[in-house]
Amino acid sequence: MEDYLEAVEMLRSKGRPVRINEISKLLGVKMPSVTAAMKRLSKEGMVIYERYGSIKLTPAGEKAARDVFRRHEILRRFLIDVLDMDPEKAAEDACRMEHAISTTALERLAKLQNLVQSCPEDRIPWLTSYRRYLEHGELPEHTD
Amino acid sequence: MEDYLEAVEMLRSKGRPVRINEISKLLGVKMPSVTAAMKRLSKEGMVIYERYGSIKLTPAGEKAARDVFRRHEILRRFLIDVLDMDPEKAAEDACRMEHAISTTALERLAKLQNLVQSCPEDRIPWLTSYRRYLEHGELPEHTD
DNA sequence: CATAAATGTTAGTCCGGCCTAACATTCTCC
DNA sequence: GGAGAATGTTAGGCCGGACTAACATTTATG
Repeated sequence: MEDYLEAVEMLRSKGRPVRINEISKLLGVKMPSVTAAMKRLSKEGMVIYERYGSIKLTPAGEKAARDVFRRHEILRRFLIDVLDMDPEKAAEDACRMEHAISTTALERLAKLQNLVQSCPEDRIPWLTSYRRYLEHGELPEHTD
Repeated sequence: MEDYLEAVEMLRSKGRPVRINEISKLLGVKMPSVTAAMKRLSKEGMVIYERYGSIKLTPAGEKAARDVFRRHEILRRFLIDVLDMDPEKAAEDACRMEHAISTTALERLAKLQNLVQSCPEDRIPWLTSYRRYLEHGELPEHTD
């Protein structure tokens, strides 16, 4: 369900029509699945949806969607900026993990992200060694 | 299913009886669910299971179980050693994320872990600032 | 050793989430 | 405006994974 909310928000924010068909394509799922999901989300007060119409988020839905999206982004940024993953793969991974990670872990990842962002690349020797390690398999020497 | 495999391996490795009841308690699930799971895993060639008997892993099952366990451990260690999470919460989180994370991300986390382990605590200033940031909310100054 | 307790199984249900097939509505364009 | 295309819905099925209730087996104990 979270994925559906996220998809709705994503289409909206991109100015694309928020319709069953679009969501279906975006999520790689058939239309009847989307219809069913919209019914559920509508019953849960997350979206406003009428047959054949286009879909809107309620305030609650928007909140939830933004939350999921934030999870997604934090994870994705971590996978890219820290673990140095391929952006596309990172997005896929984030998509799966965003439903499993706890708030605590998420907030901590976010802070790690802040830290990384707040420094110019070369001011984080640890991250640099990590990158080197990833690439060449060399663990750094202890200089002591 | 992965959780069931993991549970079997865990009980075995702790020398506890590997029985429906035990798995049920370990996973917080009722016995019939366990029976059903064992039937499936048996059909998939992962466990050897006969009615009222105790459960064993096949070689394939053992491999799979070890793999899940490794995921769990890498995630758990990351959550504890890097994100500085409460061990108990870390274990719970690991339990949920272990099914969602990709091999790529996992291997990179493992390497991060190696790096952290290979250094004495105080040789990782980044991690130290991170901890400080977590605790007091101070982003470190750039000294340049 | 017999019976009660503990453990395990079966049968049947529910729910979420996906699908296909068939049908309905809306859109587009002549 | 009407016909065909595009889009959307309904109905019905399947699967995984959980549950309860009822029954079966095994174990432990008086």
